[in-house]
Order: sequence, then structure tokens, then C-alpha cells
Amino acid sequence: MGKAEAKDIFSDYVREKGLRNTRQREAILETFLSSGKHITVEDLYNSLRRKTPGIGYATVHRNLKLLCESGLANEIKVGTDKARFEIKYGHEHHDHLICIRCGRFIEVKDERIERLQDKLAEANDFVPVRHNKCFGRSRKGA
Amino acid sequence: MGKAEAKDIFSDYVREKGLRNTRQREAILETFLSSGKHITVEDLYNSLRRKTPGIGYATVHRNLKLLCESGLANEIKVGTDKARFEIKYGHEHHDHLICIRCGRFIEVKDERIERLQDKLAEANDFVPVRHNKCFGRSRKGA
DNA sequence: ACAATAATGATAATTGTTATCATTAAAACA
DNA sequence: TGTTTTAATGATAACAATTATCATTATTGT
Ligand SMILES: [Mn+2]
Ligand SMILES: [Mn+2]
Ligand SMILES: [Zn+2]
Ligand SMILES: [Zn+2]
Repeated sequence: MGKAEAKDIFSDYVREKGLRNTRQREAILETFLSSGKHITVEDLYNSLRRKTPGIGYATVHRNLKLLCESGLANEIKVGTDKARFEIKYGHEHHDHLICIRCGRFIEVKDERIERLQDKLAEANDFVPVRHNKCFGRSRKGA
Repeated sequence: MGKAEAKDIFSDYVREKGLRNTRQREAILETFLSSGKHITVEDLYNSLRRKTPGIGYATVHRNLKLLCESGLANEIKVGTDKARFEIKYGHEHHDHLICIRCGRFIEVKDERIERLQDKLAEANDFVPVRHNKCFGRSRKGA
């Protein structure tokens, strides 16, 4: 699962930016890597308090942002809801389908859509950076 | 441009919901129809204060939501930024390309992407409702 | 060990949105 | 045309997520 590599990458990234490796940063990455997908700052904060009592919410938030900056994590913003984060390292790009009624949140991918989106962006003088999720009503449970 | 029709539609929608047509609602729709695309609540509020002094921010906000409900308007949420609204009546569906650096905000449409997105949603037991914009870096000015 | 300074954690500030509520005013009705 | 009902309004407070502030702590290079 490459947890060790991820830690090295982050550690290097931090050092190369002139920042410092801290106990908290290590704990945050460790717990983040062990967490499920699409978690919020609060989710991670709550998981961490058990193992790293005293850790601050702002620290978790700041470091999730830093993880995104390093390329290891990915932020998913859904409307006005809390931001969600997922591991990017070792995971392929995918889109998300989100039910506006029950919250069902799944991952999907269509290579043709991806290519067409990139072309459309480029045809309009945009360098594609990211694109957002689709919303719908799930026909499945919940 | 169908301003009169839009007003009738809204007026009817309001009446049929058991709501009331008010001076403010009329002014809000009128000014909204005369405004540019992708405006915020605040934009519209500021435009309105000139012609309808004393109008409240909450009233503008509430009625923009109501306009969306009626199908005349469309809300565009970009990340955590303020919601933007555009006229839907008489306008075709389109996507948006937004520059994360300069804010360039353009409308695009690719029928193939639309169809593939719908299929992908349906294949995953979702009834498509809406989908979000793409972000990139504009190679053009600003 | 020391000095320099980044990181932390508590908390306050900010921002967009939504709720509250006393007052006003549509619109149905007498 | 009054009267009554109740939705709408507008001012303001509440909320929720994010971000900023700042005194204190801790990492890193010397
Ligand atoms: Mn994609
Ligand atoms: Mn579309
Ligand atoms: Zn995902
Ligand atoms: Zn548009």
C-alpha cells in the first residue's frame, strides 16, 4: 500500500520547502493514510484525538491543505458542504457521483469524458486543472 | 427577449404555490432579467437598491432561490465562493470553464460530454440532476 | 546548549448563507 | 370598500466552514 513511500515523499516535500517535520504532521499523515476515502477535516481530527491528544483542529486543517499541496491528497468540495479529502498518491483520477438526497457518494471514470473535457478546455485556451463532480438522485437505497 | 413571458411564468408560479406577488418580487425579477450573467446576490442587491430603496438583502436572496425553484434561474456554485445566478429561461444548458487564477469565466458546451455524463450517471443508478464546472488556468489575459 | 524561526493550539475573525421575528401588506372575503 | 388572514419583508442574529491571529512550544542548524 506504499505507506512508507508516502511518508517519505511528504517528509521530503516539507524539508525542501524549508518547513519542519513535526510529531503532528507525522500523526496526521499516518492517520489520514489509514482512513477511508472522502473524509472531512473533522473526521480526521476526531480520529487523531485518540492517538494524539491535544492536537488542534487548525493543525489538522492546515496539514490537510499541505498534503494537497504536496500532491499526496486531493480536496473535494461539494457545494457549500465541508471539504472532503482523499488520498491521491497511488490512486487514479476519478470523478464522483453524489446523490443530492441521500448522500450516496461513488467514484466513476469514463476515459472518453476525460479526453473530451481536456480538449474542450484547451480549445478555449484553458489549461485543465480540475473538474467537479456530478449530482443526481440515486435510485439505490438510503 | 421574452421578458414579459418570464414575468408571467414567475407570477403564475408564485400564485400556484399559494404565495403572493409583491412589489419586491417584480423588481427583483425585472432587474435580474436586465443583468449580466453569473451575478451574485450582492450584485443584484446593489443594482436593486437604486430603483427599489429599502429592499433587503435577505429578500433578494430568498427570491433568487425562488426563481431557481421556478426554473427561471440557475444557481452556479464555484467552490466556496458566493453563489452565482444566471437566467435559465430561454437559454440552453451549458457548462462553465473558470480560471482559478484570473477568474475568466466562460460558457462551453459539448453534446458528446453531456450524453456520456448522463449515461455514466444512469449506469450507476443515478438520475442526473446537475453537474459542475471545470477549472483550469486560462492562457488568455486578465 | 543556543539561537532562529516554523508549528502548534486556543481562540477570534471572517464570510456566505440561513433563521428569527416584529411589522407590513397582499389578496380573499364579508 | 372594509376586514381578516397570513405570506413577505427587512433588520438583525445565528450558523457553519474556513482562515487569521498570536502567545507559546519545539524543531533544526550552528
Ligand atoms: Mn475526471
Ligand atoms: Mn453540461
Ligand atoms: Zn474519490
Ligand atoms: Zn452560464
